[in-house]
Amino acid sequence: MTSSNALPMRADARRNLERILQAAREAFAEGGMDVGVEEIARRAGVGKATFFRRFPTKEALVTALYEDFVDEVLGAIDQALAENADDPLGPLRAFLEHSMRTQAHNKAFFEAVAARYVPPVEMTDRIMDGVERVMEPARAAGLLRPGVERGDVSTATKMLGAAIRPMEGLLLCEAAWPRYLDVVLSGLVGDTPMPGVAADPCAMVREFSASSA
Amino acid sequence: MTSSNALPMRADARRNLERILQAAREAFAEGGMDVGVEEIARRAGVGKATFFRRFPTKEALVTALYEDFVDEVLGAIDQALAENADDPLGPLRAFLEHSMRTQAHNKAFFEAVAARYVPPVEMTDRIMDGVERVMEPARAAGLLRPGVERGDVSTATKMLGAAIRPMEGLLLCEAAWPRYLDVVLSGLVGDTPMPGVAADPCAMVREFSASSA
DNA sequence: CGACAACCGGACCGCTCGGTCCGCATGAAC
DNA sequence: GTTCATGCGGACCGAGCGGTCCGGTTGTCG
Repeated sequence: MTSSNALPMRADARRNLERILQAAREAFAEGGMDVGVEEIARRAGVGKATFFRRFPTKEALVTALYEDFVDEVLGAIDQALAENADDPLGPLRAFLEHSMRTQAHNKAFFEAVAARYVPPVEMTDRIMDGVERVMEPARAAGLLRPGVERGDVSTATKMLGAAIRPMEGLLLCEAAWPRYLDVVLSGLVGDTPMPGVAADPCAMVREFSASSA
Repeated sequence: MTSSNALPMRADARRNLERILQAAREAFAEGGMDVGVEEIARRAGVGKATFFRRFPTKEALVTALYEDFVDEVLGAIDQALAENADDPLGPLRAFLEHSMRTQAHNKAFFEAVAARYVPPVEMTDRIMDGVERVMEPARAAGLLRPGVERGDVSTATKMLGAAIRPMEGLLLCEAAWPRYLDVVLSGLVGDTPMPGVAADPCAMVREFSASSA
């Protein structure tokens, strides 16, 4: 879709687009979603107008980058499944670990998980399908508490994100991470049925998007 | 300190101060920390200048209100202890439930717990002392996993806050709350020693405040 | 090489927010 | 009732944001 028909972009334009994307990734990782467009353009060595020629709005850039995140998460899920074929709980644990690392090293992703940015519906669908896959071995082995659903795992990533960031901009030292991963994972494993009702992020995003439209 | 020596405030001034505080409480509850000063003044039926005559800065108002929060939390802890004298886990559970309710119904408090606002050192100390008290019965009864510390309970409140707010401004229906409370509480209860190291919020706030000064 | 379209970037706009200023109103003391 | 310090609020300021405009530049193609 980026370079389909019509004549291809001029060489400098294409190069600048790449630099903008890279600069945005770095800036968002460090400063979170609300780094200014000007800051991103400056890092890319480009004028603000050049930015807005590529992306009609800042939101459009965020969406473009979010697609990368989705791909990365899905890749991590595949890897977690491949590397833990012997341990039923392994993929889920590896996925949650990956989520903690990502949230720790990418402030914008953290905020996305904390849902300050509501992603397009189909991206949430893709992520949640992956979540379903990563928890399946544990469920099949009967390790998960009866009633644990994909929404619970999604919530677990949010809980872990909140756990490793005690204060604005301050990250818990990595030595503390296993502690909270262990707490959450212990809470999902066992025989006691889950109480209450589960919430499904896909349904929520759909509802939210519908109400916004 | 508010009305010590010097001559007392004029009657209208005192009345307006009270209205500002009340309006701020409501506005912060609904809109979070970043409702504008103008909005607060408008709700109080007062000019913006009147606001800044009472509080040198918006931050000063936040601090003043945060003291109320601390008192309320400590009150809830006392109540949780008093009403659950028979159940060793009861006070801790009641405290976490209270924390969920408070975070759900008060957006500003949520953000405070998420540490977008870093409170003064001594307030954190008072809160954490209360946390220590509320977990003591469970610890004494040997219900808590070896190594669980007050920082873990503090983290638990943050995790639960993240769990009940799936997306910006959207609250999970209350039917889902027990589910996540159960997950977290299950993760803190048992025989397995806690892995990793614990983090202490008091130390962190101290460190943070020192680095900011 | 020449010409043109695509592209560039800095100046600019409109908006919001925290915070200030100043002319006017008013409660309190006599 | 008179006086005046205290308090009042709307107009104002400067900074920073997302987004636009236009005169100059540059890649590309014949």
